[in-house]
Amino acid sequence: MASSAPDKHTKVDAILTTLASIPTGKVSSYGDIAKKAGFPGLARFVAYTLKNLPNDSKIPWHRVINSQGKISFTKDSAMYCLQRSKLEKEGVMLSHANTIAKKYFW
DNA sequence: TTAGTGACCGACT
DNA sequence: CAGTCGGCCACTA
Repeated sequence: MASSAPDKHTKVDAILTTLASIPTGKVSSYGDIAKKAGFPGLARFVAYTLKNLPNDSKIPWHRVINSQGKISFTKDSAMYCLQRSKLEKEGVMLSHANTIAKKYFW
């Protein structure tokens, strides 16, 4: 059947497309991305999708942070340093509290 | 099948 | 102001 119900692959594709739409030097939160992708409230789904992303993915996952303006990883995590380094390289500087200013929000 | 978890968010205390 | 709770969806045991 040609289906009217949206396949999960479609959701993932929509989210990845939205992520790829984020301009360089900007960041966005999970809930905001989910909303732009057409799935308001599915912030958890966005996080799960990124977690499943392959290392070769062209998705700028490092531009994705939580609504608090902070990186979702603990600063003791290797991914935290990696994401922070990528953000700074993109022109996004973090505050002393490891927080990203809202002016950087997309 | 039920229950628990997760790169989350908003509202309440 | 800071901490806590429930809710949203998908996946794993």
